[in-house]
Amino acid sequence: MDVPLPHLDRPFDYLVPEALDADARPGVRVKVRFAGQLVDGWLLERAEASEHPKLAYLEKVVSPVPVLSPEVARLARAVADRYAGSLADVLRLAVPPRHARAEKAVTAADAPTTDAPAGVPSGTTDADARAEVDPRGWRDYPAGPALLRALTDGRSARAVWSALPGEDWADRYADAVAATVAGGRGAVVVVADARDLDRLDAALTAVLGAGRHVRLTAADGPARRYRSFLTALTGDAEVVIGTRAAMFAPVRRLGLVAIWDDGDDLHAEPRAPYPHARDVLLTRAQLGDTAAVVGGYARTAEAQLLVETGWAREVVADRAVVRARTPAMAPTGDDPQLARDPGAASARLPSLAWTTARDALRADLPVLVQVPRRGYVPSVACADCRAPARCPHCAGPLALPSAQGTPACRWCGRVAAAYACPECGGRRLRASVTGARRTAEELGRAFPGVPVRTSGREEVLAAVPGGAGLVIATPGAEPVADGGYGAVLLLDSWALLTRADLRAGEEALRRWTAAAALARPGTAGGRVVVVADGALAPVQALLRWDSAWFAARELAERRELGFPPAVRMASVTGAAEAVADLLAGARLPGDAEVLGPVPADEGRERMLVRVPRSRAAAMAEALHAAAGQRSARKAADPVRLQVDPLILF
DNA sequence: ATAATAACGAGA
DNA sequence: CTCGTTATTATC
Repeated sequence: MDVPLPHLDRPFDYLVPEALDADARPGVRVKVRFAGQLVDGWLLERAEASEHPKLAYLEKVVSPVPVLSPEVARLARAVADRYAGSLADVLRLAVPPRHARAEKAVTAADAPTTDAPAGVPSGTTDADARAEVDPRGWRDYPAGPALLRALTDGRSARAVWSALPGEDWADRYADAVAATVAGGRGAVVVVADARDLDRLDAALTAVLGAGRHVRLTAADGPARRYRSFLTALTGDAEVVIGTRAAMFAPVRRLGLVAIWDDGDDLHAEPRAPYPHARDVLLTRAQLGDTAAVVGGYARTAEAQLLVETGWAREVVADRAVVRARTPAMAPTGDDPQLARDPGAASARLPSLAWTTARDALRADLPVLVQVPRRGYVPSVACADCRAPARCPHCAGPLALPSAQGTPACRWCGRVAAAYACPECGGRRLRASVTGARRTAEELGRAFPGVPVRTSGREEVLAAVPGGAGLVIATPGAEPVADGGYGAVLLLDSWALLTRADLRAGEEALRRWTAAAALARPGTAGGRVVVVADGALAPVQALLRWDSAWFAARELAERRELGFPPAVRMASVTGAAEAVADLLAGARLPGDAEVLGPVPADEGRERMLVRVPRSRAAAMAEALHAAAGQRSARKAADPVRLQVDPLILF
């Protein structure tokens, strides 16, 4: 039933009239009379009999195309359960809206769909006949060639891949997909944005040729999107690549799911029930005996958990190879107080950064300068040692409600009047600062005669030429330079590291590695300067190119503090009474902790529920059921349920 | 939304 | 005890 009300989140039985018998196959969209009105629905299965005494007839089959495959139906149910959401909500994300004209075009070209795998050359099911794919760059990783062989052999290998600096990740993913396809199976690859998608698309076309893969992204219009969806559904394309809109793509004989840069927050779906592409793909791998690759230059705590629980194996290069590929990296001190001084033009550029840039430009090499975006939530840190200030009670982040106010926890709301820094004992606090964007002009003035390009929100450059030039980019918008950058400067790291975010360190490292990966190796003159204290863990991880170490450290810390992914959390947001009402009605597991409330935007408030991972399913079920009780008695004010919310405070 | 069903209270 | 009205709840 295509209604999002949680108390109606279950199948309903209908009689199938004679006239609709042929079309009424599992997976088709239908219209039924429900509570007196016509509503959309999904035909999940046909049955001989029903428990229900008085059945109504199916009103209409909207289209005879079974757009909901059994695999996706099962996946959607699992995702709904994990995220305390309704099947209907997940199906809205999984199956794009029907576009009649696109459907006509595709089904006319294609014979009526059969269940036989299409496009698989005969003989490929014979193990001996499977052509081995050249592992190419995967040879740089000891476990790489074995991974590709496993993909070709149809074994459900699971890998957490830490890409080397300078790695062409798109080529590696194209190889992995080619290996899967060589074994007669299909693949789904999800990337964060359109630029990454273009890159993957090109790499895949080079390896597989055109026509075997299809792009699926919400940026395409409805017609194009539905058309791509049908192309995958009918098996005309064995591989689907795309942004998170592709995570539910129906692929025949799915052999591989892969995600690149799983730490990018674009992978989190902003519509209910807010599933994360990484988790959807991993659920898919789990349900379908499918291989999975979670890759990035940096490693998330979630990926680390996969490694530590033994669910996935890590695919990393030997230290010697890492050293040979890594650009020469150096931290440099920078007093943030000084940096904010609107004095000299070069005040924002510490001398090491300046000389490094100058040397690269003299060698006729491009220079990348990474500056953070505006708009970070100001948080509070120790004025002496700069350690982020955390609540002594629940370890949530402290914030200053006003310039002179006392700091309060953003999680549990407690006021930390007598705060003392656990690191250095300091009692003074300061609000951290956001980065500015005058950098481009200032640098242009600092290096007269050098072309300056900017890549950011308004205009994102995909690539720049190899000669001397300055590129100012915000994180995620760094263009690839022909031959690699001679120097990469990472500025304003202070703003990144003191963000009021659980993932601040991880996110800083992710952004730095993404930029540093574009530099030439140190042996070819590539240098990276990060304006940050070299003693900080994320900086250490960057200098050593060891995000596995950092992720392990991060995960251990989150275990200690009781943060995700070591525990499962859910947030309940809404009007104060509504939130209290829902939680009062929720039969939460006994060991669940309820934290809060803390004020959220527009006068609403937010509570957090925390349980051990082993209780995650029980918590989700309890919250979903409680939401069901509320919707059943038509409680007016809405409550937003979010499992694993990306932003915890 | 709306129909069925349960609950309730007034008047016979 | 019955009827009419109103809250409650399920909706094939």
